[in-house]
Amino acid sequence: MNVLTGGKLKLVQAALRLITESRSLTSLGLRELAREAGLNPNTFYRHFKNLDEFGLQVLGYIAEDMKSGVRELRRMAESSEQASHDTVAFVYRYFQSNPAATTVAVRELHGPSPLLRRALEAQLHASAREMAEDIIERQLVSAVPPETIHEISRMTIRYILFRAMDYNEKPEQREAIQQETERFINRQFRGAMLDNLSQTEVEALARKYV
Amino acid sequence: MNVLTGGKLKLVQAALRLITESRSLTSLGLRELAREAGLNPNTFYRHFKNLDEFGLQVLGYIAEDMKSGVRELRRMAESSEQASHDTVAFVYRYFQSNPAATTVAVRELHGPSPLLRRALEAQLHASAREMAEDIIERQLVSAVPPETIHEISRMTIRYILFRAMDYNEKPEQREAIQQETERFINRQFRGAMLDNLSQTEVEALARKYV
DNA sequence: CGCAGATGTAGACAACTGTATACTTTTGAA
DNA sequence: TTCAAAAGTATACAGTTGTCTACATCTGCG
Repeated sequence: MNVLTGGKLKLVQAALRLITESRSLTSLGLRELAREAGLNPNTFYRHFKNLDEFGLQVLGYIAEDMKSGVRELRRMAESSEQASHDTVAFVYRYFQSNPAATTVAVRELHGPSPLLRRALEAQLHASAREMAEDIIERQLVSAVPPETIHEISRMTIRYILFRAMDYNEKPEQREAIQQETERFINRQFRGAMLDNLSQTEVEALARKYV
Repeated sequence: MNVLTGGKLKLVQAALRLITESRSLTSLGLRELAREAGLNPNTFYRHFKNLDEFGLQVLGYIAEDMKSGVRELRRMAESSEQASHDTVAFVYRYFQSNPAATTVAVRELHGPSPLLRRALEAQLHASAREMAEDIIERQLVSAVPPETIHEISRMTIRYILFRAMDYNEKPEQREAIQQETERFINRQFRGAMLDNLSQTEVEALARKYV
């Protein structure tokens, strides 16, 4: 079990608090952390060897409930259209209720620490795989080959993460961002159905539907 | 004219150098900067009021040649397929030859400084608008309404930026990333052609093409 | 030339950082 | 109840940072 307690927990939560107020995980200082946690700076060393190890623990802490969140997705939606609508709504709601996790993910995915980057990337890929397998199992978009579904899932996860910060910080745009993301997903899957068509075939099809 | 000279230029270039070696613009220190530039720390104050103003100047410096780069795109590609292939290749090549600019953009777009965030966002939107207008003018995808083209352009710019860091840092994946991005764009536009179709109509279409 | 404004330098300041050593308190099992 | 391990604290050190004031040099214009 990976459950944190006492000072360890206090430090991790202090980090999440600081990050939410617009800091970056990698830029947090040891003393700053201890101060926010109401602990002596040296207590940090009782729990973590250095700041890198601390960062990983924070990531683990975040990954924990992120996973349980993603799992809930399994119990939703029937048709492909429904699926994209409900899933998008759910994912954004999740990001909204975990602003610190969101900020950490967005900032550190391209941040300066290779260690954290790798960890986050793996995490995102896992989520994408889960999403893809779910779509395949339920046969939500049977006209698209599995490998393509996986690819689109990865793209979608990336895109949503990208938009999640705007979603959190600009409440008046939430509706718009959500709908925009739905269009993104639907276009990807619908477009993928035409992957095998040549440019001229597509143009012919276009003339039929304008 | 916004041309930088002397110490001002030295400091900006020092920043770009430091950023390329995996730092973030917001995290650069005044003394660190001066040291890298081979100048006395206090010289900084001769040119900039504070680090925020400095950040903006760096952004401006970057935006300069980013714009001239985007403008070159106008002189390329004929068909929509060609367009996506050549454009994607060009854009990635640009990011590759400007690693510092890329890193700054990716890191600060969601970074802790609201000022830089806004500036970068405006920059990206301008690029997206230019891309969209280009597509519309050349009638590369006539079957899709202008507003949708604008939206897809914004999404594409975001996505490419997101992938640009991986592209720069993982040479062995460049081919793959480039092709993946092309698929991304083609699917978006092809999918958009079907925006008006209902779910059942799409399913009917799907049965014809599997 | 002379001299003013721009540019760069020197030294000092308090505040902060990560880390080390040594000490105290809390905790939980024997 | 005892006592060792875990958790937390106090103090200190050297190094770094942003900023201030005062002084030096360079540059171009009259």
